[in-house]
Amino acid sequence: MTDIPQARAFGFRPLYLQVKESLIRRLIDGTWQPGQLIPSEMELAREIGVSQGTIRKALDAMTADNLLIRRQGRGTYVAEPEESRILFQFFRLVPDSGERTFPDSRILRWAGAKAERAEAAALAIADGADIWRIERIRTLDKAPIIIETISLPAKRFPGFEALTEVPNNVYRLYSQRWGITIGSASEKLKAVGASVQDARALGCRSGTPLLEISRKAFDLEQNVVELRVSRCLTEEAHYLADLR
Amino acid sequence: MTDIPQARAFGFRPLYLQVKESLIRRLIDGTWQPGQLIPSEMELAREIGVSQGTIRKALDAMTADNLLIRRQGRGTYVAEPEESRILFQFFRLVPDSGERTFPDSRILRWAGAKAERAEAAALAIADGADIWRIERIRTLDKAPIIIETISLPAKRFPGFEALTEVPNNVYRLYSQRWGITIGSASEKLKAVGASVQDARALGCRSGTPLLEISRKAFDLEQNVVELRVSRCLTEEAHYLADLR
DNA sequence: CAGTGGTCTAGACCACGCC
DNA sequence: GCGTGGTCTAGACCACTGG
Repeated sequence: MTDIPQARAFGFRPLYLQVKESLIRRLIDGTWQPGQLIPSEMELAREIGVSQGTIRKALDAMTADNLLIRRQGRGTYVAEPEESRILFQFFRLVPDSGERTFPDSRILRWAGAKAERAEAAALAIADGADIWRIERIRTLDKAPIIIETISLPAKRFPGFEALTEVPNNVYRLYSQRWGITIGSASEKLKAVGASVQDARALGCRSGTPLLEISRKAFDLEQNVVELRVSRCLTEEAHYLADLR
Repeated sequence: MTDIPQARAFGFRPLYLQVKESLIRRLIDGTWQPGQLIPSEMELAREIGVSQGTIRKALDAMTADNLLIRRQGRGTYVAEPEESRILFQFFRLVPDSGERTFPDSRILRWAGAKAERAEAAALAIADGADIWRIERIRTLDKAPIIIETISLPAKRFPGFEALTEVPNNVYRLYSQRWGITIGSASEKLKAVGASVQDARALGCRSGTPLLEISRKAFDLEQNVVELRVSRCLTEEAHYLADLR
């Protein structure tokens, strides 16, 4: 038994939402690790003291949030930040013709810095707080297509300076090295002209229209964990959005 | 009773999905009109011959698709293409500071035409087939911000020529005049330079970076019903995308 | 074959909206 | 007070996976 009150005892929130939150806490505190098989519905129902149907509703909601993966006949697994899922969930830039692929990365710069006004506001930290800043070029089919700057609050990423390299899939790095799971993100898109530096990095002329994507990425507790500004050439690719 | 086979009788699809499809058919054929109160779960369960729980799963799925609106204590209603919902679901351009609002429109041109190659491909009609083309300027707080061209297959919109005006909210027009419900859409975004015509219409300089949104809009049967290309000034607004 | 999640059912009670 | 959708429960059977 755990400490979840019965649904009507306090009249707060539906029982299945309370269950969901308590299970998310297990993801946050690392009780359940990415890739791990979690207990079956029946076991959880017994342990928590609610019916299997209520457990199911909580697990289904978490699956809809991409936190779990359910496989009939096998069990329920904690979702992992592997390439194909990240590609589908967080990377919306698609070649005009051809298959979606994960872009390669080449690091340009990578250093500690003090948060500028805009960064600090977006990351919800103090002006001038310590951050890590990563600048890289991403290529699709060898052609440079994105120049992006990633800003991370140093507090959430202790020991970052000890890294010998920054991998292509940084969300897997956040997960494995700091136990930080990126659960959602919001992106603001604008059209801007390429700066001289943009142009040099991307091999285009300065002033070329670029798609600027400003992403805030959130952890499981809805804290902003990463700020990322990507400037993209969209002559042979586009950003895909589905409205449902 | 209707003609839905029991779940295992033919072993095709889950019962609740068959129920969902049969209920969507009632939306397509107009048995249930936008805004209408549909029968209660209990009545539908009796009529169709399945349990209330199965009806509920079908209705919940349709609600998730924005086809229905459920209100505790009142009943379940067919969703209407009213401004606030359309604004939230299909209009993703937001002022950098301030509230989301529905943009005003001013029609520039509006005439029949023959589909060009790209239009025909996107609309899945023959090259040179008859279409209607609407060109308009949209303003946010009086300032021109979008120039857009809407292309409609003439076959799906008989009597279009009899219209005396094209309203701001065209999705409500499609629904009321032709019974066409827009259920989903997909958008491709690129950064482009403003043409001379764009610049004149938007009051910017030619070459100014614009966000170009190419939307395909689908009816309830997943047919492409509308093609829309919007070129947007993003100096004081941005396109908002949520990744979950 | 046993165990898992997926579906379907039936019935209870709660929260809300309206009369 | 009545009818609605929302939640919770309990139990049955099915479909898939793995040993």
